Amino acid sequence: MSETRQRAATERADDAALRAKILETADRLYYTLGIQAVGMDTLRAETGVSLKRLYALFPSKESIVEEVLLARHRMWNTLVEDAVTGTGTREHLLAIYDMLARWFDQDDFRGCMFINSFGELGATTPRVAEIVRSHKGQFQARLAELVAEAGAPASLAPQLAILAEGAQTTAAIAGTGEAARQAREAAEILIDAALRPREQADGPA
Amino acid sequence: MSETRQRAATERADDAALRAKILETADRLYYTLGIQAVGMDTLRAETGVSLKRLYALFPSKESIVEEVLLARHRMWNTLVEDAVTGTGTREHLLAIYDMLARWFDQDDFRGCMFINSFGELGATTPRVAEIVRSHKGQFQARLAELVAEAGAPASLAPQLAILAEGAQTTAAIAGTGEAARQAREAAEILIDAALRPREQADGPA
DNA sequence: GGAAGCGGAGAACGAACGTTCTCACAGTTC
DNA sequence: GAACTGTGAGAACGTTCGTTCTCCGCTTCC
Repeated sequence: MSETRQRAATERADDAALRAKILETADRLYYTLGIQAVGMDTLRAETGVSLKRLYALFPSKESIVEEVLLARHRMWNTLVEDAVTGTGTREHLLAIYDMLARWFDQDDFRGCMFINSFGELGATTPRVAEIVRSHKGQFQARLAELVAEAGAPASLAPQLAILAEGAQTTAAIAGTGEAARQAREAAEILIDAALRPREQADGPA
Repeated sequence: MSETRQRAATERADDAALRAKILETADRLYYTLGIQAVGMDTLRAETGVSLKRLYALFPSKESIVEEVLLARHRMWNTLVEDAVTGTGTREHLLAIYDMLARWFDQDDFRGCMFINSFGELGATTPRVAEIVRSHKGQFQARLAELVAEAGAPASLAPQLAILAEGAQTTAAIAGTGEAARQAREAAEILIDAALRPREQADGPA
């Protein structure tokens, strides 16, 4: 009984490790080649995990896709929080574009997986569309918090979000990380304009 | 002989009309559902053109995809030129974002087809990647011309391009046209900042 | 009037997909 | 040692894809 409990525990731990390995591999393949271009048999070949075991760990390909996107979402949040280190200031807002620059310069960069997945499956797979919308919505909401903390008017937040989105697609298609630096320069101007007190703004004259 | 030449001419005209109809239908379906989600048989059913005739007019599905993208490229250029009416001024640059707003508010808006196609096929179909890159490159080059005509420094052009790209993906995912107006506001600030003479800029102090 | 060639409908092909099943074999339990 | 359980490799299933082929009715020309 003690041994069986022990065995069950290690099996569960093995399952978790296997699931993680599968999700990492799936993330890499889906991101690099596109979701529809990677079949379950390719995933089996790359992970060395048999189809039977794959389907014991995940009920369907779509569930793998969803978990990959959710893991990316958590990774993105970590990167953003590392960049802004908790609170919103002018420099922390700009640090987001430095984070983007580092990402774009990686040689396996192929754009934002959420944007790519939305273009590929957004119209046919409602769950994917929902995850993408939620991801982008949460980023915009976090930006709004940071902008408020920095003392800038709320209208700045969507502007910064649009710059980040545009930088991601531009860098992906152009194949260079230049767009991150251009977006950063634009963000600097927008932030400074938003922080500069205006006649009709809520700041002091 | 005269009749045969006549017949050949009408046949050629019919072929051209049929090709146009097929390309319009393919554009609508690919744009709405994604390219990989629309098979040749769906295209046959929607156009009423038999598979045999489809393959007589186009050598392959990929060639249809390419022609659809090239037609979209020409349509985009027309929309841009209508908005800027030839020359670049502050107002003409902003008119691009008004054009985007009108586009986003159409109920069949589903983002930029070039971005969507790139996410879906960019990694597996080199010709598609090439067309998308060329399309975005030409838009950036045209923006650079307009910015120069408006008397603003060259660094403004990629910033405006990034705003336009970001607005397209943001609007597509959010499902609202709001991003166009937000991008327009940001563009206004960036253009004014670029046109305002600075100490180290090339304008007068 | 009959032969010849066309174009349309849709079957057929080979490949790939997501998913399930078979089968042989290992380890565990009485 | 025999029955049971779970696993891996991979065949198999049903569907869908892009593309080609077959058949058949219609027109056209001698």
